[in-house]
Amino acid sequence: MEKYLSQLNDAQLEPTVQIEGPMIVIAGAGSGKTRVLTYRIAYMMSKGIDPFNILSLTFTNKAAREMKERIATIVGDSEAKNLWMGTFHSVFARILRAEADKLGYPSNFTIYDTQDSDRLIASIIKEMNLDKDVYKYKQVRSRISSYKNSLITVRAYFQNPELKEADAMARRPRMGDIYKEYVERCFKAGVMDFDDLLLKTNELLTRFPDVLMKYQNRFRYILVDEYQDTNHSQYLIVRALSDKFQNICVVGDDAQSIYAFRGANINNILNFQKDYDDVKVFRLEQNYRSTKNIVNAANSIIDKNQTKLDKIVWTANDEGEQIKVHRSLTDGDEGRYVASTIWENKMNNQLKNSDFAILYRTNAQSRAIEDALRKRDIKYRIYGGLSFYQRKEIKDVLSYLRLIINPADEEALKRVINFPPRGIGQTTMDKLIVSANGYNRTIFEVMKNIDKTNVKVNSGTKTKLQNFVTLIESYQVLNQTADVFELAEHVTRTSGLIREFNKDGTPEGVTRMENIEELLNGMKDFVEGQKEIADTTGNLAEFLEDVALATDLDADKGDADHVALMTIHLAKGLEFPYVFIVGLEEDLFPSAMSMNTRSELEEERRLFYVALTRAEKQAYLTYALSRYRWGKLIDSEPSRFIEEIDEQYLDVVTPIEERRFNPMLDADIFGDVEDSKVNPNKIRFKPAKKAVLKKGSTNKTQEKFQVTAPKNLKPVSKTGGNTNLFDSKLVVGNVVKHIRFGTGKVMKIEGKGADIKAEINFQHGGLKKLLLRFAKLEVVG
DNA sequence: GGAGCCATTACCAAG
DNA sequence: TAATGGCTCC
Repeated sequence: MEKYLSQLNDAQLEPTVQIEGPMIVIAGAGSGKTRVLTYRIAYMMSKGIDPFNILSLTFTNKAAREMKERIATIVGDSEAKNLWMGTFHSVFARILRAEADKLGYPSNFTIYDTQDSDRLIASIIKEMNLDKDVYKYKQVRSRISSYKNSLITVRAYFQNPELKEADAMARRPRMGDIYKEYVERCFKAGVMDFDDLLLKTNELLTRFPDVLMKYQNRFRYILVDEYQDTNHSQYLIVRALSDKFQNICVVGDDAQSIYAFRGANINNILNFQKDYDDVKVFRLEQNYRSTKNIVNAANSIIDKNQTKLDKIVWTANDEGEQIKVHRSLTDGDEGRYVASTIWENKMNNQLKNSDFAILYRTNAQSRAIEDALRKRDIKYRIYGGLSFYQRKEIKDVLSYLRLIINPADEEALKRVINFPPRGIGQTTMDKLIVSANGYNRTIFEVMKNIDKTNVKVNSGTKTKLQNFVTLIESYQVLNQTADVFELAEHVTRTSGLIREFNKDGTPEGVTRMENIEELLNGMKDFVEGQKEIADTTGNLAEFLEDVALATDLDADKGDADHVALMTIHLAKGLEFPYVFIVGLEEDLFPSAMSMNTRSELEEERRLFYVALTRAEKQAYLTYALSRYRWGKLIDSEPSRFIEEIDEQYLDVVTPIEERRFNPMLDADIFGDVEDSKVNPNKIRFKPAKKAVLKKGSTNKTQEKFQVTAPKNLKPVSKTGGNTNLFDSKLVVGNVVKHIRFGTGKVMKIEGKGADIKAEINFQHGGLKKLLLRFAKLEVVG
């Protein structure tokens, strides 16, 4: 242990060895807070604290897993296994399952994701004959979600005239009725939505003092990471659990609070010192991650915010390069700039794909970037967006499985009862729903006892319904003996799912089959993994819970070498040597919907701060003058955030004209399918018109091109570094200077055209083979 | 009951 | 633009 503690600086060491009492660690970006958390837990265990008594709440399951592994290397596997670590949602889902009966839930309750909630709400709005244009289900869902996160139950809602009035003012007087029906339907279906996992935990801890005491005694030491992103519901859980022993350590950075939209309350961290007596406050201010330029630039941005804690982030790292700012004509050009810059960097500096990340404000932006990366043959991976488990075919399989352990699960039932088609249509479903609501029974129960109900269907339909019931029941029997993999394999085959997806033979169908296969493989892994862990049952319910609460980063296999593409929100907590922040345009970043109030704008600014502080060596900011949104080309202006950075840290590179007509970087030599045979040497005389007049460009773009084109056919200067290709006079024996490797002697020249390479013996870098079209070389002798 | 066409929404971020 | 949901017609 001593060995590990000696790796820490003084500021890190103090909170690491402070075990008792309430404390807050205000940790600037890149200041080594994960290390503090990890070593602190290991230290506690080395001092004899039982891991069973430690609860550590992290932001993603992946973070929990990595921390656990790290701790295991310090204190040993078997001990580390007993730690409780995970996200709020996954930890309290486990607890709720154990205590479900107290709240009237079955212990095998299933979990509704956002999509399930949306569908149920939409169906309720329809059943209530409300105008769906007034009651938009997504808005209704987000309303309900915010009630739940503020612990406003249905009862509390109806007791609060202000809430009712607010909804009435928004022309939604029936909001409360929808809320009530939604909650009752979820309860009856034996399901919880994401917000319930926190809300019901609060209910459990408030209504049952003995249960509260049990978990207070169990979790004598509590750690909460990313405390700035907790919402009210999470806040109350932490308060309740830590109330007895007051051994609570929260870690966070107010400057990185970016989840207000899902109820996170920055005041939780700002007011922590008022919530407990004798709070010890620690500050981690030395940044180990980034260059001085990046740290200082980030500071100059966050200075513009009014709401913040005192903290001075600094670094002893190198000055580093200035932040590059790049302007493009369109989002397509932006993508090409990013792709070509990555390509150059990889070549010149011998980097891997995984050294790069491309961060954006909205998922929809990934597309143009992807296209450009594909053309360059640069491997990438998109995180987030439509996650694997939300794909249609995967949700179909999972819905069958959910139905097996919880036949009351209404949304799962509705999803698969007629998929593959079994001749059970909307009319029949409507009848069943009405009847089920009337008897206060589940739809499955009504189907099963159809003869004892008032449901009027013809005999053919009745048989179809009974067949479906029998099918599910046969799966339930199999579930008694088979493991998750065997069960799912049987289900996909016998339900007709595989047949359905194989039917058309379209590429989509093939992809769907591959996804199902991947899901089955994942199950196999799960089953194998469970065999090694003694204290879990490895059952279906557990698998479904893991899947429902998986975060988008959790799916990372971590081995392949790829450029990472993700939203800034997902990038929180991660770091990359080279970071591109794209789409820095007004109305996109900051978002058009977040500019009405100061607090909204400050959150956007914090988001930008988070993005910039992900970079270790070099950050690139890019924006486009026009961009496709909703299928239309929209003009845009550069983001105010670029101006807000102190300009001494910026390097405004490559005016569009130069980049635009740079034949080497923009045009076709890297494999536009139709143009792949173009000889780059010829392009020189015929600038890359084709790249501009691409299909999909509107007249507007073309006009822009035609106006500017003739003036700007000058060769590349400043950043291109690739003029070498055309007029390279480089010969063996030349002494050259390279921006990174210093001076060296040309030993050999080989290849031709775009592939001319020079073997250069650098004084400091040794022998390197460089592609001349990218290597920034200066002939010095 | 179901296939296919048309209209509408969405692109703010996520467990 | 692209995904989804509703409607019409068979």
